[in-house]
Amino acid sequence: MSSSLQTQTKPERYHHGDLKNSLLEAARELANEIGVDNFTLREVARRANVSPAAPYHHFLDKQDLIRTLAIEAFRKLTSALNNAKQKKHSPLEQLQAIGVAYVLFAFDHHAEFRFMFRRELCAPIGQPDPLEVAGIDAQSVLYNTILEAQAAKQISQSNPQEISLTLWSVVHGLSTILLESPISKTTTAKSAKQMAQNVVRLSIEGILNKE
Amino acid sequence: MSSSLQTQTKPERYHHGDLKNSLLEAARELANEIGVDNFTLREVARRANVSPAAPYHHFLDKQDLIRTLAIEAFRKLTSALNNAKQKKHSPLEQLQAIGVAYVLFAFDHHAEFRFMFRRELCAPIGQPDPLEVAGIDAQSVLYNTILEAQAAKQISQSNPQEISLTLWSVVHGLSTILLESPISKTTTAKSAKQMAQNVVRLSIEGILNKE
DNA sequence: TATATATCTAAACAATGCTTAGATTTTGAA
DNA sequence: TTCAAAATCTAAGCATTGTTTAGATATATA
Repeated sequence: MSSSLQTQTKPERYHHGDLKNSLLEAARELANEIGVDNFTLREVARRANVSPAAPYHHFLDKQDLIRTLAIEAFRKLTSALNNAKQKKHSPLEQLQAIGVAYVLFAFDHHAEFRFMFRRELCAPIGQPDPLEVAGIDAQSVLYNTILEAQAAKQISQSNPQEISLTLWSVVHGLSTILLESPISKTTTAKSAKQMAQNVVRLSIEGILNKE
Repeated sequence: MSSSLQTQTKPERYHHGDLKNSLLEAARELANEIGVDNFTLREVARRANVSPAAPYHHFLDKQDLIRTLAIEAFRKLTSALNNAKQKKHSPLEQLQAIGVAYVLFAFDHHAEFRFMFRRELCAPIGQPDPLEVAGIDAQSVLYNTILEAQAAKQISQSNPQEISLTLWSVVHGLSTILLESPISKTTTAKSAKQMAQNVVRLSIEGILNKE
């Protein structure tokens, strides 16, 4: 009788079945609710209806769970950027779209975004770093589009790495400002998009006087 | 005799004398050593040779101490930007210098910089927020220089707030990338300056093909 | 079926943020 | 000067956290 009262998603078994993903899901929810600072592994376990020690069978430690979350988020970001890119044809329009998509991703996934850039998550020098790989994959969407825009003679032939770093800095900077500065208190998705469009356009066009 | 063995900076008194500043100083050191994540108030107290409860007579809580640190850091940033500005004469050169100075400040004060942009530190909507004021003061250095550059017809007459947000985004984005991404592992002060100069120059000039 | 492996819990540890009660020092008004 | 009030500190304790260990239960494999 007691088992018939259980929901179908949480059968009363000793073994959970898919605890690893349930923990990640609970972690995303918790991060979205209470932010990054008060994020506790015990609360994640609580929400997954397991003991505080259970997560240690699926993750090395708290940081390892966060790292996993960050890697997944980078892959989602890469998808979002590719998705924005393929909606446009001209490389220059694609650049603009990728930039805006970056900022909107940060705004829509603010909790995960804050986990994606943390020095503490990086692997030591020399060691393989899947987080770094996932990050480079996301940057590659931007970098390749820059190469295409250069091939199409739409943008300057300057060092493409410098151009890429510049555009990445712009959208990443706006993203963190929108999430971390007091502006965040009054920013809506609509105004975020507006700002992203303006900022990306200005950084592509430059601000020099053209008279 | 025991008092004669004490150092002159730490007399054995029940009342410390200037504990508030000593705590802030110890906090800066600790943040620089172990980063933001494992920053503990008890260790700060330990380094100031006081009990774990002592800081609560000078700060509301741990966050309040960090907030104080962040506000001071914003004031130092404002000084650094003003200092960089007054070394140049042309507003356009000043813009470039301010941008580079921003990135170098982040690099040189990485621990404090990471405390400066945290949504958790912001005051609730409607309440006075000294951290916000300190941040706006820093931005004003950039904003005023943009107005001056526009008056001198050196840059476009577009909305100066949009221009300011763009340049701020660029230098803030590069700063956080240099501090938080895996790039941070191999970045030196020299390469940081080089990147800052390139990125600021590119975002001012734009990347459009000018043929 | 039996045994190894994977997955979980219970209990415990040291450490943390913070509160309370009380001790010590300084301040300031009579 | 005196002496009560205020400021500044400590000691002790509480709830919570991350993590480890030992042991229980389930699954997989031979």
